[in-house]
Amino acid sequence: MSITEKPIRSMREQICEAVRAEVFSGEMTNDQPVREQPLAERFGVSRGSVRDALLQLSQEGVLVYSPNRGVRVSSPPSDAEFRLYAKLRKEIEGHCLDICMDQLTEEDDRNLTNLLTTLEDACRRADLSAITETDLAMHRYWVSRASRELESVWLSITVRMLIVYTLLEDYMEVHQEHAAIVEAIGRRDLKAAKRAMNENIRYK
Amino acid sequence: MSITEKPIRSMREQICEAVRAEVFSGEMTNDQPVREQPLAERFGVSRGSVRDALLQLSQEGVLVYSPNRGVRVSSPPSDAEFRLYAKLRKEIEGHCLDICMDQLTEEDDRNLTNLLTTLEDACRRADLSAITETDLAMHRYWVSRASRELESVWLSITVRMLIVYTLLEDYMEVHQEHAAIVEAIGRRDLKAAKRAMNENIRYK
DNA sequence: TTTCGTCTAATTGTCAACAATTCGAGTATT
DNA sequence: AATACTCGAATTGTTGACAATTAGACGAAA
Repeated sequence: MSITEKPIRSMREQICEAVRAEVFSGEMTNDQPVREQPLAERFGVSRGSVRDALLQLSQEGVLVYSPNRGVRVSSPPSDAEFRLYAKLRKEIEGHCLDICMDQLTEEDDRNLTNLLTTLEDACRRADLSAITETDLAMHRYWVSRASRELESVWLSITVRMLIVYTLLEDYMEVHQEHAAIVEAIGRRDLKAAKRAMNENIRYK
Repeated sequence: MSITEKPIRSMREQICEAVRAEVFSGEMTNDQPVREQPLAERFGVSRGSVRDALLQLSQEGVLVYSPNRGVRVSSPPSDAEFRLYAKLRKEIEGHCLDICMDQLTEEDDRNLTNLLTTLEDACRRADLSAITETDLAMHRYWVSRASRELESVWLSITVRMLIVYTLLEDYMEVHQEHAAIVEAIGRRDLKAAKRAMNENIRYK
């Protein structure tokens, strides 16, 4: 069921994922403060665990932290920064494909195909939140396969690109682009995979 | 006295900087666990604050976190990852020079010159810990000037390059390279500054 | 000897209470 | 009216205690 091999997720990780998803889906708007107490009540835990999660999300770039003033949702990056992030992502994901292409197993192929199916379904339903989540999970797949160290660097760059609330004109295009990547990976065609990946990570 | 305009630093920030410095100076060795209780006693605070700091350092990449097992010092990156980090740093710092070059004031020039003097002194004393710290502070200067958002991304990449314990053969070379950067910035010569910066961020 | 389970000490995870800080409403002063 | 001040509610920061988990030592059974 889960993509990674972590069967259990810590409380902090669960809160992080929930808040991240809400930021990406636009439920939490820019510069709106994120309070600890309401979140703690929502998840039925104490403020301490929520604090840990909010701190991590701040370090990740999803939230912005001010001492004694709590956290708020980050502002979207400028166009110049967005382009820089895109360039960095291409460098990182390209490197990761270099590293992991040879080590991929048939199980990896199955996992990627499953993710692709989930993505296709989300695109059909035009469910922006699910599309973003699955998109993230797919790219994360080859990054984490290549290097656990790189994963957090990659994540902190990528989430910053996702804060912008993009209205896609053609949802199925998202699926097609990822299908091309997975197909190339299935053939172990490094060059084609990189090309498809570079086309997918594009400026808005 | 302080480089940045933050007069007060939170407890967490202080602990982070202390632990970071110890990792860079080699006092904390690889894969050695970092316990919460001893650190709490050393700083005279409770475990909660230490937890916050260790969590932040984990997200930064200095430490590695395992659920229920605490944190340990990160392992140095592979050569391939090191080269990737160097490339990413060049992209980011180049972008930052683009952005901030026009906005720099005479006070910035003075601050950079002061940092350079500190660096020269550290190189003379062959104080590797101080060299690393000042080196970090200088590069951080133009990054944070350009974008507060980029700063944490840049930091998480840069600290990973500093975990390797490099023995420099010629300390004064470090000073000379930075002097060239500061000199070019003083002339507002973007091209020369970038060239000098690219030469400084090199593979070990 | 090896392997398995059990216990214990050490460590991290969670919690609720309290302290410190921030922010805004209301009030007084010029 | 505009500014400065005071106070209190809301919020974050910190602490110590307790629960849950892990790792290693020890011993019993095959």
